[in-house]
Amino acid sequence: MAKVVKAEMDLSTEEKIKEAASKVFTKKGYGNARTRDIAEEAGINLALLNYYFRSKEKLFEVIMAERIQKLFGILTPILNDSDTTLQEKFVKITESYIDMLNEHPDLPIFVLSELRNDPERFADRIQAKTHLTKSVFVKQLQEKGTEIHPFHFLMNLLGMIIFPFVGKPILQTVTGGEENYPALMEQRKKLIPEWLNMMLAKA
Amino acid sequence: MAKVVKAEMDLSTEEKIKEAASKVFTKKGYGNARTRDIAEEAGINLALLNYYFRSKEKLFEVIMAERIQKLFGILTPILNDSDTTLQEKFVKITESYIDMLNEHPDLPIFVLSELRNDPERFADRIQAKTHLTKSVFVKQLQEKGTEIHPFHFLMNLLGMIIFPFVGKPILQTVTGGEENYPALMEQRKKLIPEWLNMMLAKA
DNA sequence: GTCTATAGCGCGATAGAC
DNA sequence: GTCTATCGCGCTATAGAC
Repeated sequence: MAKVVKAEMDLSTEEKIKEAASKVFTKKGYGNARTRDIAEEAGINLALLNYYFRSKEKLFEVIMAERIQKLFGILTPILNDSDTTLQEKFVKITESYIDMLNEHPDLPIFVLSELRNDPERFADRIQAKTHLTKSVFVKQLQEKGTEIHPFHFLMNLLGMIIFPFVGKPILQTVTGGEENYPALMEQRKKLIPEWLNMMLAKA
Repeated sequence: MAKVVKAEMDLSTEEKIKEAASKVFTKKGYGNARTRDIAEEAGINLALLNYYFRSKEKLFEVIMAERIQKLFGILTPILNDSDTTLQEKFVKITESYIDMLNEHPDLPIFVLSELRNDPERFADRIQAKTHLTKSVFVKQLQEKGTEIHPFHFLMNLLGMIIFPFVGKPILQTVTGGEENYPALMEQRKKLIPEWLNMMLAKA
């Protein structure tokens, strides 16, 4: 059996609080979340929350840093990998993101919404060490001789991957929720890289 | 001169409150917004807010309904227009959305984030009278004989249009904000319909 | 480390004068 | 209709016993 189990019962108290906080913050956002909700979710007393983390604010910063890392940690290593082609990068990014987002569908809307509330605060958490401009990804794009700005490709890639999760509530009401969402996402794993290759070929 | 001026000074008090509430809610979200902020922004007293609208909650519902209409009102009339081709629909939707989002960049993240907090509550506000399945848009797609589910096209369209606005804080930190964002969006008005036509041709 | 009890205060809402 | 003043709740945070 694996050492790390999902619904582990004997986590340290600190870990239990972080798990609970992550869940409650991600679902409700900072402003709507109550420390009492988090304490109850963690199965501990409210006072303990302030014992381990100094305040709701501090706890939030810890969680937020983790969530940002979860959302963007995927991207930069792949973009800067010299051993893969552009096409392989498209596939890797698409598959990694869709798998991750299937498990954490509320993650993007949470992070993006909280970032908007205070854009300066977490800016340094996102910045890759190397700017995108100097990435292997951009170099490879330029070798293709495309006139289209590399940014468009990144926007299209992330937009086509992430938007279906962010826009799920709307898209579902428009169709009456009669869609098989997981199956559609599985299809997109193959389709998105194909579409990006087409954009690349044409450009 | 136009009768309706942007920074009109002599709006009715009710309108001033709605303007202010729209601004504050959209910027901060429901949970982080304070009724005192809204009153100050409107240049009126806090008590008046409860005089015109019964509560923060009620005021929010009014604003939310308007914002949802703003975000999705564009879509369905175009999708159900029998007088335009698919290609023309791509162009119309792209241009209308980018123009609107340039003026209201915080709109999508606000609506999507609040919808996630309470998906049931505003579901009826979004539902088009006719389901997407029965729309002219889907009929036209089916006539093309594509095997790809119509939903993918809608996701790609909305994703490529809306994501750059939603993800602006991230995308900017990745590049160091050295991009000319408005110019990129202007380019996308032409590029997105082209990309969608390619997807259509290949499918 | 973990609990109970409570301090302290910001918030939404209202009473009541004008 | 619009204001000032204030209520009272619910929240975060802390004191203090165990």
